Amino acid sequence: MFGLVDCNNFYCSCERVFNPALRTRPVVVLSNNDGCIIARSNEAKALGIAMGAPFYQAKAMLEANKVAVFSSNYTLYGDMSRRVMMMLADFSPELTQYSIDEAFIDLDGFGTGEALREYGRQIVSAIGRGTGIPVTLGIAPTKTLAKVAAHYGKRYKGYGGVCIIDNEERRAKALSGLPIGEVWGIGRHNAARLESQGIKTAWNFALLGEALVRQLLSITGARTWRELQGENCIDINELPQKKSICTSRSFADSGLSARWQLEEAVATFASACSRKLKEQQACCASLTVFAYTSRFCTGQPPHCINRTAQFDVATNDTQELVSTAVNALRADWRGDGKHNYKKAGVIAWNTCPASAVQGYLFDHTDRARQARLATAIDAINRKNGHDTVKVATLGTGMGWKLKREHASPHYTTDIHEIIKVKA
DNA sequence: TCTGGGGTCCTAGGACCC
DNA sequence: TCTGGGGTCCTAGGACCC
Repeated sequence: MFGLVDCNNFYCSCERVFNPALRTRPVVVLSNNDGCIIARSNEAKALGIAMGAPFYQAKAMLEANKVAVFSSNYTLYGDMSRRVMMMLADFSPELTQYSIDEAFIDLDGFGTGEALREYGRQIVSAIGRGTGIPVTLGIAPTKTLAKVAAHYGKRYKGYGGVCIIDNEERRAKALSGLPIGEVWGIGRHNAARLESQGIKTAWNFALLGEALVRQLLSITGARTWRELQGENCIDINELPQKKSICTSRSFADSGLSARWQLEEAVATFASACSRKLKEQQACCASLTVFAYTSRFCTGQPPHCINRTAQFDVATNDTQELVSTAVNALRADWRGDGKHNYKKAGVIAWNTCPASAVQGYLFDHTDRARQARLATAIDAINRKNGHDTVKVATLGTGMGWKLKREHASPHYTTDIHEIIKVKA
């Protein structure tokens, strides 16, 4: 049996842990740049606030309903996630973190029926007490069915945070009440196609023949179908090597138009990619820089920059990535002031383990010297915080800024912002 | 005025091989 | 006039996830 542990309204719950006054108020959390609403407490959902709604459109309504609004605080959420996962690891021999707020656990050997349910309740209650984050546990023979179980666990209080699908009757009942679009792996597009053919619920879908499913949705859809039958087909790898690593941001207001501003931004993104590559001990053989104007109607013709550079020898060296990214941007640059770029980013791809980098016969760079310098800089930054020593092209951060007008403190990661308890 | 960020997998089609 | 058969590899685009 698999368990899916899912933190309820995770980002909102993180804000609530440190501010109990929020527990009785609706809460929303915004995306980077205070752009969209990306997390909502149950009270906010009940007000009809949509996932991904543009903040500026909802602003008046949020104020009218006294909704507490927060800019994303990923430092806080990342740290809270780490705490939840650490606690969870004590309850199962095998834990696979699937996203910042979800993990699958192996529950074989922890009994069946009531005994398993009781064990599940212990998990939910321990994490709630230990971290302040409410979680739901779905238990079933496959990961897709565990997701279904968690779906019900979140919606009905009577489950006490634990919902189990462990026999044919429960499976049929759960799937019959589930709209097809709620199934993990069936997105909006496929849901609409299936619905138009009369397949409205997960149960309708499960009753189709496999050949037809294969024809309608290809091999991935067939896998989902088999999972719903109770056959375990989805394998989620522990800490897989990422095949691409991307750092990108949208810019505030109407965007950036001067080359030096874009250069600072792109250099910063390349530097972040270098850090992420080093974290997973990987190098990349290709790097893409992109920048584009607003995809919404602004009166300006849309424009995009998209340029890829290849490295003779795969690398994760900060200076090499930064200079390559800035040069790629310059190569595609078409004059200052012509376009307002709303979003830009750097993608490192063709990655390989740092221990398996292929050499190059005609390589003239002194890699040993480069590596010594990089090691020294990394050591300084590890000790004193990243970007203590940095490439000058990154600038002083004046060229571009993120909008973060509703930020909460870094309660758990910065001693100056630690929560104060009054005497 | 304002609209997120970071990934993976699959398929179709073209280029290329013998 | 007619113009084979069987592969692989790469890329772009679209779908999905949180």
